Amino acid sequence: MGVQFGDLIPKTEISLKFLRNKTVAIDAMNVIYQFLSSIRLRDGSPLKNKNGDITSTYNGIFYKTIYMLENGMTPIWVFDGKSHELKEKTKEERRKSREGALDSYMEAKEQNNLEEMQKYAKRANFLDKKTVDNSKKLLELMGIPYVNAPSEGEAQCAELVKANNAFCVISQDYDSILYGAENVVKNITSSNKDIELIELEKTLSGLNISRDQLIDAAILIGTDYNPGGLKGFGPKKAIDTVKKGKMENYISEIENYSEIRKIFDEPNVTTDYDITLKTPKKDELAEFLIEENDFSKDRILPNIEKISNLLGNKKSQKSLEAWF
DNA sequence: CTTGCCAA
DNA sequence: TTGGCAAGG
Repeated sequence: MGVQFGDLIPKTEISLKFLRNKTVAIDAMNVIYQFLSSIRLRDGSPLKNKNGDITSTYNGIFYKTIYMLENGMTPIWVFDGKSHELKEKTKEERRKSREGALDSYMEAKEQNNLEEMQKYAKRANFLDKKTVDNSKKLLELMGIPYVNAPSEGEAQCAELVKANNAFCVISQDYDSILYGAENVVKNITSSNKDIELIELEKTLSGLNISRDQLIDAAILIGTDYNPGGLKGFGPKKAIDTVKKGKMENYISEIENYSEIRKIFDEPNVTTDYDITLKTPKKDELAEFLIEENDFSKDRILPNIEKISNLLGNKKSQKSLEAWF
């Protein structure tokens, strides 16, 4: 979900070309859930292998990575670790909403209502550990780097940007700017030509507040750690309040305020990661996708060659840069 | 989500 | 070229 800042955050429309030759940190779980909900057959069912395991996730990771490489980007996929205990309420809400969607799906199925089935199937996404582990394995076989965040993926993505190891975070949520990421990019898709760039500096100067105040405003509106925020506060009132220096008046009303602040001020991240591109393991990659997960050989093999060539070029580019 | 195909 | 639609496992 993320903080609901509404239209108050200034956005710049950029083109795909703008991201050429840039490294991007992808909030993996965020994107994987999107794959899970949107990569489906006409009847709303996800892609599956012979064993019945869902493979929409692998399809999305494979083709999206190739798409990004072809457009000159170098992706780093960042996976969530253990979430903070204050996030339990949010996680519970999401679980309930998925279960509700599943019930509605079953009901629609009984009534043979295809439209309703599609609608609710998209919302009933359950991601298991095996799928996440296999997603990492897939990236490894492709030679694409990934990072295991100790806690929040978005915080770890922000760390990569702050450390100049990536230009921006890719996520549907803006929350990474709260963790200090200078740039967040939304909506990289092949159909959507307009991509949104959100810049921390521009956001702060546009609203005329500090990052400190932005975090306070977010807490008033509601974060994953205090869902719903303080009653009566939307983006407008929250920004107004911090701007006028009236945050002090509300701190006592916010449960766990200092603990929540700490999550954003001193995010739990690691600086120990390997983000170098590796040579793809072509045979194992083919084995994983074609043999284990029933992807079509005719589609996969040419794409494996493509990855191999694209990464080969990138690596020689990088070593050339290092030489000079 | 992505690609591929086909029609305007 | 562009846009809409079907298919992918």
